[in-house]
This record gives sequence, structure tokens and C-alpha cells, in this order.
Amino acid sequence: MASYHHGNLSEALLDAAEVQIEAVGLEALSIRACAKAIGVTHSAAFRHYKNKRHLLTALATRSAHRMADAIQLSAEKTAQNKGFLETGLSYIDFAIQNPQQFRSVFREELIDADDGSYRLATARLAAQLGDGREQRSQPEPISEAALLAWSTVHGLACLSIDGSLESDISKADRMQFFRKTLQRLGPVLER
Amino acid sequence: MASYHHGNLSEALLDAAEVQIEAVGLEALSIRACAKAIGVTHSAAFRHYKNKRHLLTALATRSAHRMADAIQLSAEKTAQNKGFLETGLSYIDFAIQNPQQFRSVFREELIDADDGSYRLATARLAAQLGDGREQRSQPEPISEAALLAWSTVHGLACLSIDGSLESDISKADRMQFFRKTLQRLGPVLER
DNA sequence: GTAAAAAGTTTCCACCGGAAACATTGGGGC
DNA sequence: GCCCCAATGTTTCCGGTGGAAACTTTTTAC
Repeated sequence: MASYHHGNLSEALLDAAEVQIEAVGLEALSIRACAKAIGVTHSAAFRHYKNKRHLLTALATRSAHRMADAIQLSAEKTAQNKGFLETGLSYIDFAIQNPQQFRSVFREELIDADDGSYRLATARLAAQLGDGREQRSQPEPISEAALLAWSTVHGLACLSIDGSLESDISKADRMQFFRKTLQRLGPVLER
Repeated sequence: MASYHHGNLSEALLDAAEVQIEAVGLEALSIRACAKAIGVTHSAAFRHYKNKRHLLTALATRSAHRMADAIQLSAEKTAQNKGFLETGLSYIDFAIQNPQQFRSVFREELIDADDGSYRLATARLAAQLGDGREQRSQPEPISEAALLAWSTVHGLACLSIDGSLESDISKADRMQFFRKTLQRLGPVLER
């Protein structure tokens, strides 16, 4: 106990960062505060992440997988053909439940977008939106229908957590309204 | 010349901020750098904006109006009934041409979202998307169709400037692809 | 058992946003 | 025409931040 070496500081830093961003916002994340929460000097963090951007990239990667997991889970509970609607709604739901984590995934100016595992995680996420069956191999470009679905869902998520809809739709019936909105998309999502 | 009093420092600060964010990114904006670019002490800025958040709010407000102007201009050049397509495309185009300005408009964690003139500016923007004819009076909630249109366009803009589409669509034929994508929406945008 | 590498700490630096106290200026009332 | 005051800048200070460098402690490999 209370050993000099923490044991799993890199993971602990991510945990602390996750807590901190949901508390104070993604932009206000501070390495020093994360380190202090763990009981370690801020310099220790730089042994595991060469700079703040690398920490945020790791956080974004983990968040992307969390999100993909949540979506996958909801997809498995749903009939194959009604997949898109539930997938889209759980995409939005994750964003609303974990706004800062969601932001961390797409805030490329804060992260190293070329990072391999980050790209992998976001590719997985994107593939989930491109309707259930479409298992894209790498070089094949996204289809029109998939882009339409993804951008609509992504737009709803962004507008929701950015507060731009607050004067229009109350939080209570937001998801219901979103469901109806997404249902409209159905007819034009044919391949 | 070279007078002690600048004359129009608040505007000059916004101009400097606009230049700086497109150069170094919205999150990296520094009041000190803006002030230095103008040739003024950083403290002078606080005479005009009580803190950084207020500066960013003013910047967001101005950017929102710039964007609304650009959209309005393109709408006026277009046939009345084909309005949505061109409106949406110019929304996206503004975002791609001025990514940091676009971000500043919607980055509510950085600005004072309750500010009156900011709300006015974003309301104007939102109204433009809700198809040409629909002149929303304040308390009337957004329609399903309008939300669908707005969120799709907004999603495309966000995904574009965040680089999430880079591996899928080259920049060159991006707008063309977006046009085709948005055209699909037409049939389901009936009121 | 010891040498090297891994993982912490301490100390330093430049920069940042912001507060406070002071200096300069220009405009309005007399 | 003068003077006072409010507006606008400046200087100086503070605590917090990311990051580099040098040092210490621990773990691991041989």
C-alpha cells in the first residue's frame, strides 16, 4: 500500500480525466487536477502520456469504444430490420448521458487524429451507423444512405448537447420527438 | 496617430480573435495574443469584455450573423422552392470555409449562451434552416421536418470540419456528394 | 546481487486569465 | 478657456497550467 509506484497510473489517469471532464467540461480538463485526484505529481502523468493531447486522444479512444459498446448492446436487443432507428437513438442517448465523453471523441483539434487506435475506434463507430448489414471493408467509401443516417443522428446529438434546441423541445419529450424525426428518414435510406 | 486611446478596441479585438482562431484553433485563443497583435496590453481587453467568455460570446454572435448573411445571400440567388438544398449547402460551405468561426457559434461551453444578442443571432440562423416560408414566431416549437433538415445539415458540417469523413470522401467531390445526399431528403421534408 | 530501466518527485520556465492600482486622455459643464 | 470626471490604457501582481530537466526510488532481468 501507498507504494511509490502506483501500478496502473495510465488507466487511473483516464478514469480521473473522465470524472473531471463531466464535472468541469472538456476544455477545462487539467492534467494537474487529474494527478492530484490520484495523489500523484502532475509530472508523473507525462511518463505515460507525452503531452495533454495524447491523454485526450487515449480518452477519446476509450470513449469511442464505450459508445460503440452501448450501441452494439442496444442493437442486439432489437429486431434486425428495425436496427437503424434504435442504433441512432442510442447514439444520441449516449451523447446526452455522457456529453463530455461524446465531445471528446469528435473534438479533433484537441486530439491526435492520426493515432491508430483512435482511428480504429471511430471507424467502428461509423460502421455501426451505416445500417446493420453493411460491413464496410476499409477502402470502400461510405454510401449516401449511410452518410445521411449518420449525419442526421450526429447532428441531433450535437444540437442536443450544445443546448441549441432548448428553447424548442423540452428535455422530457426530446427522445420521443427524435424517434418520430428519425422515423421519417426510413423511406429514403434504401441503398 | 499612435494615440493613447485606440478608438475602436472592442471591434479590433474581435477582428484579431477571428484571425487568431482560424490560425491556431478556437481552444488556443489567447487574449494576450489578440491584444499584442493590436499593440495593446492584455489588460486593456478587460475594459471591453469582462472576461474571455464574453469575448468569445461576442465573437460567436458576430460569426452567427456572418453565417446567416452568407446563407441569406445564397437563398436570394435561388428559386423559392428549391430553397432548402441551397440553404443547406451554403450552411455547410460556410462551416468548411470558416471552421473555427462555425465552431465558435455552437461551442456553448465556451460562451455565455444566455446572452441576448447571441440568442438572437442563433435564432435567426435556425429560422433560415426551417425552410424558407416557415417564419417561426418565438414560442412555436420547431417542426419535425425542420429539425430533420437542420440536424442533417448540421451533422454534415460537423463531421466535415472534424475530419471524420476524410477517409471516406475526398475534399474535392465532397460538396457534390453532399448535394446528392441532401437531395435524398427532399421527399420526407413535407410539412 | 547488481545494473539498468521504469516510474515517481522536485524544481524550473513561459504563458495564461484576471484583479488592483495607477496613468493618460478626451469631452461636457461652467 | 478651464477643469473635472469618466473612459480607456498601463503596470504590476497573483495563482494556475502544460511541459522540460535533473534527480530519486523502485522494479525487473541477468
